[in-house]
Amino acid sequence: MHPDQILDAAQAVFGRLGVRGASLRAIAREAGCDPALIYYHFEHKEALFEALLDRHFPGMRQALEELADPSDLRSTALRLWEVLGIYHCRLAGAPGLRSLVRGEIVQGAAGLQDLIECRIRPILMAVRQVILQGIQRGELRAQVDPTLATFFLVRMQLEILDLLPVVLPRLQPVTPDEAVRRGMEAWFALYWRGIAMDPNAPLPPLPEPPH
Amino acid sequence: MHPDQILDAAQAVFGRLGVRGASLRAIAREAGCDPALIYYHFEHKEALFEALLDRHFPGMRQALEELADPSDLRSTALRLWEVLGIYHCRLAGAPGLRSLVRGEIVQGAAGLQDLIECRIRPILMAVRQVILQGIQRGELRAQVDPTLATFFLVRMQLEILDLLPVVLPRLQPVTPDEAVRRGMEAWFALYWRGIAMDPNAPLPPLPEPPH
DNA sequence: CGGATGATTCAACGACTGTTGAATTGGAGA
DNA sequence: TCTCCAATTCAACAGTCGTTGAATCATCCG
Repeated sequence: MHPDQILDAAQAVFGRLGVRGASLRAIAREAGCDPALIYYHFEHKEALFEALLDRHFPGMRQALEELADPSDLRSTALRLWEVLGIYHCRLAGAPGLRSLVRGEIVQGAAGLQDLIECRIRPILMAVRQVILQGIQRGELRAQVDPTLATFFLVRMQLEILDLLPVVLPRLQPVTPDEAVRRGMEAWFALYWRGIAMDPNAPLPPLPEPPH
Repeated sequence: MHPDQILDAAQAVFGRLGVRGASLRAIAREAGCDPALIYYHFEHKEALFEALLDRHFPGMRQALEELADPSDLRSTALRLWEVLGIYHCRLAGAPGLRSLVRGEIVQGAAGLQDLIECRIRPILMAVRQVILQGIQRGELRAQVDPTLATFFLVRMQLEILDLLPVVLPRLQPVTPDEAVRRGMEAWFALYWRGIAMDPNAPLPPLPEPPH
């Protein structure tokens, strides 16, 4: 059995139950192997979680750091919309991982928090760079706090991916996928109007985020 | 020992460790009693959580429904700011509660989902009423989707309460309390600009949210 | 003082947890 | 066919969990 198969199982079970709530026996059952085999491929439970992080975050970091290249002269609106698109497609295959990471940040053990921080910080910093460049180019209001604006943009996108497909269909007759699409568009329109130098300038046509 | 003292302890330990991570022995230690005593006052662990829910949600619901009274002619900005204040002070002491509620919504154990939904839906509907009235009074843009706008306002406020005090001090030298205060102000400024009919009209002086 | 009653503790059950050392399998090379 | 080594399983350890029945304590009533 390839370690990746164990990682697949861990991703599924972690996503359902969280790191603390997921037992190695449940992961092994999902993978169809003995719990002890996990210890042959991974040092311990936390290493399993770490390997799971390393499966998704490096690619996302690279995509966002390329986007933050100061020589990219496309409009800030387009680039920030692409931030949402990167979150959307890079994390689409990991339902549960997003909530999982959030949960471990809020109430996880200190070790896990450090594990997560060193992976998330570069990602946040790349988005922050795009916002800083937008301010310097006069496209965004100077009063905007780039750190908080980064937090707002990114956190709400994660809530739209995680929570909205569950919540909105209970309030309106929409499918989960449609909830995400409408949520992203409405959120970006609100956010852009909130930070843009000229809030009434029409948004450029935004490409559909890839799925 | 009064059952409220046990609830206090449960709230504290739930807040530190989450509901799944908090053991009844830890709660008993915090309360200074024997674990078995908890079973004298409460049916089981989940009943502890439910009692905790009923400690916070009814008051919040009432406060928000009063705020949504259509005869309240104060400015929409002021009333929406008060929504944030109500979330802030009513939920200040119950971080574990917020995380658990969100987790149960995302995971979707149907029974608990319904239990939570019947408590949360009236709260969301009250906020939505305020936004609807704002649109009718011409203070908010007609393009604003009131349901999504409610989701955005409330979810971000919860993220500011839960996540920002953990995240921001790792990025900037601020205390957790200061992170919440600055987060709320920056969020409301962005949000208001995003939904207001006239984004450049200065915000009325907003009162300090009570602590 | 005896007794009744509610509050509290004690000790233990069975189930589950992460983890590990020894035993077993399976297949490739000599 | 035998050997060797990696892959995999088995069985068990020590600990924690939620929960419970019996035992103890405190307090009030008669």
